[in-house]
Amino acid sequence: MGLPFKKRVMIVEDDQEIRNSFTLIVNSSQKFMVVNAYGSAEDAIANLNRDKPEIVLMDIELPGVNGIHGTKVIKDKSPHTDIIMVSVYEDSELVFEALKAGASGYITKSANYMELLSALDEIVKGGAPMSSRIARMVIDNFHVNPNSPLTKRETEILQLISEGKTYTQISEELFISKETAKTHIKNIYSKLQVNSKSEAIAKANLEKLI
Amino acid sequence: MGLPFKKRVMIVEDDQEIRNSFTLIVNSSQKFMVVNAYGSAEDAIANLNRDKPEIVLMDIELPGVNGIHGTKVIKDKSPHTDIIMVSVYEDSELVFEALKAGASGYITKSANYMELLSALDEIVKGGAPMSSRIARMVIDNFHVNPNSPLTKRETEILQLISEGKTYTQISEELFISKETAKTHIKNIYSKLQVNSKSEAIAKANLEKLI
DNA sequence: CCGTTATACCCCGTGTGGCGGGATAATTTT
DNA sequence: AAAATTATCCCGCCACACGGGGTATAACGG
Repeated sequence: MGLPFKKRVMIVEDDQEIRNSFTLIVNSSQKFMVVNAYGSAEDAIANLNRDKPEIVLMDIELPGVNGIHGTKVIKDKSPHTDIIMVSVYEDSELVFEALKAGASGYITKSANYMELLSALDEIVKGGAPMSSRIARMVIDNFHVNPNSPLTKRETEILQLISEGKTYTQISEELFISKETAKTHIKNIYSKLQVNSKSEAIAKANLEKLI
Repeated sequence: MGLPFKKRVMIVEDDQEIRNSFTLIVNSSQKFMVVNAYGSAEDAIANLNRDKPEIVLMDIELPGVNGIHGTKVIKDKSPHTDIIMVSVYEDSELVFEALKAGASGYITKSANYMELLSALDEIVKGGAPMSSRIARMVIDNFHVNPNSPLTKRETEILQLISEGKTYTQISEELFISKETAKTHIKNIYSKLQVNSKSEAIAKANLEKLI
C-alpha cells in the first residue's frame, strides 16, 4: 500500500464497552489509528490540541456536554477535523441538530465492523457517510411541497419576500404596480393564515412551499 | 430468492448509447426490469400511467423539458415513484434544484455497473443514493457558520425573527423590554448590513447564521 | 358560464425601522 | 491598575412601509 501515515481517529463515547469495541475495530485497519478514546466531550476537547485528530467518532448521548455541543466546540477549535456522529437514535431533530453543529456523517450504533470502517473511508474520500434512513431523511428535507395552496405568481412573490425584498422592489422586479404586489401578498397571507412577511417566510420554510 | 415481481424501472435519457447501456445493466439484475426507456421527459410523462414505474432514472440535461421540471411533473402525478437523477454535472445549484423538485437520489453518469445497481438497491431499501461529493455537498449545506459576527443573544433573537415573531412576542419570550429587543435587532441589522426582518432572515440563511 | 388568477386602486391605523439618548458589567488591552 | 472595548440592557420620537379593509376589471380555463 505504501501509506506513510495512518489517519488519526479520536473516539468520544461514554459506554466503555462500545468505546473499546470501536477502538479495536479502528485499530485493526491499516489506514486508521485511534489516538485516544474518551468518555466525555469535556475530556476530548481538553486534549484536542495534543491529540490532533483528523476524524472524531462522536457519541450523541453523553453525560455533561452532549455530542451536539461537543461537535460545535471541536469544529470551532479545529475546523478541518471531520466528525462522524454515532447514535442509537434516528430522530430527525437530533440528526439535523448534529449536522448543523458541523458533523460530516451520521451512523447508528448498530453499525458493524464493515460499516464503521467504510464510514471512515468515505470521510477520507471527501464524502458524507450516512445510514440509509438518515440519507433519506436529509434528502426529504429538501423536497418542495407539490401540494402548495399558492398559485405560481404567489409562489414567485413569496420567493421574493424570502429574499428580503420590499413591496416596491417586488413590484419593480415583476413589472407590476405596488398595489398589485400588495394584493398578492394579502392573498398569500390569507392562504397561509399569517399576517407578516417573516411569518410567511417561516411558514413557507416549515411547509416547504419554496 | 423468491422475489415475486421485479421492480419496474423507467429510464429517461436522450443519449441513445447511454440509454441502451443503462437498460442492459438494469435488466441484467434479478431484482429490476426496465419497463421503458425514453429520450425525452415529455414522452416519459405521457406514458407514466401505462408504464407505472416504481423507480425512474432521470437525466438532467434533456432537450425540451429538462430533468428537473420533468421530476416535478412525475412526482406530482405519481408521488410514490422514486426518482434518481443522473448527471455529468455536480454543480451545487443543479443538485439542490433537483432535490427540491423531488429526486430521492443523485448519481453521476460515470457510475459503473455496480454503482448503478447499488443505487437502485439503496432506493428500494428506503435510502437515498448519492455520490460522495453530492453527499458532502448536501451535508455541508446544513452546517451553521461558526464565525458568525453575532453574539449569542443576537443569534437567539435572529432565530425568533426567523420564526416570524414580532418585537412584542420576542420581548415577552425573552423577558426583556420591547425597547431592548429593538436595540438588539438594531445591532443585528447593523452587523448584517440589512434593514428589515425579512432581509435579515435572507442573509441569515445565506450565510448560515442560524 | 363561472371560478380562478392576475392586475390595480383607495383609505386607514399601526408595526417597524431610523435616529437620538444613556447605563452596567465583563473582557481585553494598554 | 487604568483604559478601552464589547455585550448586554433600557427609553423616546417620528416617518413610512406594512397590514387589513374594501372594490373592480380583463384574461384564462374547465
